[in-house]
Amino acid sequence: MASLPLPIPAITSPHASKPHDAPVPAPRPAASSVHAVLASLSQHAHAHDDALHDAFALVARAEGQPSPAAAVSVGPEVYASLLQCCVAAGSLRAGRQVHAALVKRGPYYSRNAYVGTKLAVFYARCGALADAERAFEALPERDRNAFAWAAVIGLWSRAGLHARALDGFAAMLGAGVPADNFVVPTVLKACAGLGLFRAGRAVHGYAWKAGIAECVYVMSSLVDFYGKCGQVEDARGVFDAMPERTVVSWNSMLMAYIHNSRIDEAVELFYEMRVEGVLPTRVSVVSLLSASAELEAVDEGRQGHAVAVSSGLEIDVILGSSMINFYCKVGLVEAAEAVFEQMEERDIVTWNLMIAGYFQDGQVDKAFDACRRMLETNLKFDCVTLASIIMACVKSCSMMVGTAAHGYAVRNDLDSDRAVACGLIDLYASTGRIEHARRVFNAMSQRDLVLWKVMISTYADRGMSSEALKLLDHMQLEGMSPTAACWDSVISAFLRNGQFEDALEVFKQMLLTRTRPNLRTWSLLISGLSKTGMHQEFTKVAC
DNA sequence: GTGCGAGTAC
Repeated sequence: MASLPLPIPAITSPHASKPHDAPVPAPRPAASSVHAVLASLSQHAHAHDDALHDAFALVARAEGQPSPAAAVSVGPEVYASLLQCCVAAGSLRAGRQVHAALVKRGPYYSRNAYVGTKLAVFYARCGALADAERAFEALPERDRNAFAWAAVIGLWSRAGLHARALDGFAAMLGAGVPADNFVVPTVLKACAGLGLFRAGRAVHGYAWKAGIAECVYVMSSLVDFYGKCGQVEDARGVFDAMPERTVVSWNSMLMAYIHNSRIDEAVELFYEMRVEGVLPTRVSVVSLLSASAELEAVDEGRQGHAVAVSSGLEIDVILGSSMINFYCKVGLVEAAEAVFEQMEERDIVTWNLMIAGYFQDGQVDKAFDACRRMLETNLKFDCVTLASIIMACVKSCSMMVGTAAHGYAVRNDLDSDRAVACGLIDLYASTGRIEHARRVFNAMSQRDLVLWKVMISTYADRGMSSEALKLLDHMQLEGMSPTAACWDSVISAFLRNGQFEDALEVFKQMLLTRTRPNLRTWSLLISGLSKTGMHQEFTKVAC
């Protein structure tokens, strides 16, 4: 934003400081009209610097009067309106200056409840977490209304601080402030983020009792919440019951289907939406593209692209990336490339998608060329880039590049990422350097089930059955419960080595840990033991 | 005030 000639907290206006520039001084606005004009400006200020500029000038002129009466007439509510203008224009810098002016004017201004609320909301909307918290905490408890609570809880939930958002919600209710339709959507977002289905359902019940369950914002959030919790039918139930729908309601339902792998229904809903005359937004198209990518539905995805173009949607970094993802998934790498080259802005995700697309298509040179171009734009590789480079090295057995990637990972603290570590384990194991692979595994401070499984099957796949078993025991000593897939790996290693009794012994242990054998386990054992004359033992164990 | 894109394995 261009530098604003902000006169606040100065008492003089820019005109007053250079009187020769303003031969005809602007008349002082009638005190009563300042507030009304600001309110109207804030409505139209949407990111228009001009409106913000006018608002500041107006206050400056009103403030610039030497008479005490004029100063009093510029009351706290004027500053609140000014903050509203800053919110509308999205200017953190301008709002900070208003804050400074308030402090300078004294406690009558800075401790005003209305202004304090606006200040907290202003900082929250600008995403200034610490400032918003401070402004909120500065409000006396009795002045914290639903509006202020909603602003700060929403800020936490948007920042991904879900637990904090829920604590805030509990505190809000504890303080006797009833929840309204503004705070409920952000609380539902926090519940979905934490996977707290029961809590979210309780919020739904609360919304009913509070009479806000029919609000379109609340209902759209409920659709989203139920979808994220895997309750597609509940999501659809809310969606069908909506007295009115916005495009966000449709998009939430679309995503509910997609997140739950009900892609056909998502595609159908997209068409239904068009039939209803609802104009798709970027989010709708992104959803359709994501469904098409997963389904490898070439026609639908292409249509998504066409809809985006015909609707005049700006192909921003997210929409463009979704297109690249779709085209790469269906093997139309050239189409992905065309989108990629046309994009004005690309971020790390865009680059990673294009790089992975080239690698998967076997266009290794282009992939590395894209890596180089990416570094030239001052972006660094992240764990996704590296995982995809390492994967390509495993495929092509390029130990040299793989080792370089390992070095890059270590230097940039990316070697603790699971996908990178799994890739490296594979890389070293594929060239027989099992001890290198083990070193990568040992260096991981956080080992999840997948990592254990990878290391165990690395041993198992190479017939190192006792090493695999040792690791399986080790895993349990560390308090992890091996999945059926881990047990399968070890059992199959013993079977392949002809160590049938050991295989059966491992199977016994598996049953003791109450891990349910899956189809693979059974077929492994049945075909492995069928020729050994060990049916009886097997039957005894199995039954 | 509600909705969005990436990794072989979860």
